[in-house]
Amino acid sequence: MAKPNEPPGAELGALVDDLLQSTGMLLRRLRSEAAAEELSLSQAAVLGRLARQGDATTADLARAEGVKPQSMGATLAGLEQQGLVARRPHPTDGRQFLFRLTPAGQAARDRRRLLKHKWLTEALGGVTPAERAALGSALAILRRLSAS
Amino acid sequence: MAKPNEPPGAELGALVDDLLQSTGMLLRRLRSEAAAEELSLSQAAVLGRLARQGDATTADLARAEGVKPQSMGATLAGLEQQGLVARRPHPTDGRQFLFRLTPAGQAARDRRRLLKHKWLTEALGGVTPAERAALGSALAILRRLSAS
DNA sequence: TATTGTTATACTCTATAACTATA
DNA sequence: TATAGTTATAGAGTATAACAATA
Repeated sequence: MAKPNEPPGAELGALVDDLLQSTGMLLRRLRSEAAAEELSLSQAAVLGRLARQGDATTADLARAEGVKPQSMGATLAGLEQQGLVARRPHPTDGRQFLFRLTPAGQAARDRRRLLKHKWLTEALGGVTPAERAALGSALAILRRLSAS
Repeated sequence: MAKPNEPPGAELGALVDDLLQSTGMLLRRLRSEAAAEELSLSQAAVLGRLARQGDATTADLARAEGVKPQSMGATLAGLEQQGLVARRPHPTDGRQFLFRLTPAGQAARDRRRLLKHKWLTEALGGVTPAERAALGSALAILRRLSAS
């Protein structure tokens, strides 16, 4: 199947390319939808993480999202200015802050989740269990790639 | 399995979230590697497309990559300035230009492909046929999502 | 009128580097 | 010294809007 002049694994490389290109398009689409809403994509990700995993510091959130602490600091500053998260001093370490969802932040997240659910069920209503399992496997492979 | 207060499909939503987050990390990783190279990520994508599909106009490439013609124009301007692509007037439509890979562009793409292959085989050397199929299924689902 | 492409401008997201405060 | 966080700056990538040239 592989052509003589192509390196081996070219087929897999093309698949990864396509995967990245599709995800890029999806991210842009979600971003432009987010622009019409009250939350940016990175803000929504942070709200979701705080909701699922509880209070956290800047460094915690940066690690979890795979960005630099300075980048997470900028995202958190935006959320804080909108009143969607609030900080309190860390009980034992004076350098750190613990961020939590405010009621307004929880409400914003709920609204966002409702929209997302509507969109997901429209687009992925017919996802079979086999396809769902495939998504899980693909996720594992992508994690291997981004960790390598 | 679904908690009472969660909308149905929340599990699938979380999976898609994770997939986007992992791919986002992978894209950032590739971007920072690209920063050390001669090509940006969007430039590499365009070179690859020209190599695989032959000469194309700005509008063609914008459609194929899922971006606005103005954005593709910016990417092409960068490639042209580096001498990696060249334009010629469209034979019948005076408004359009056809872009093609220059020898330097082809060489840059070849170098990039070699690096990518090395990385892919290191990271994905042990990908099984089943995992490869899973990636294909995930791609199909992502395409459904970004087209919806 | 519609389409191709360009220019000007702005936004999101992230990065690097230099700094302050605390451990 | 090392770590948490902030500030300043820059870069990639894309978007919208207004425009010129051509169809």
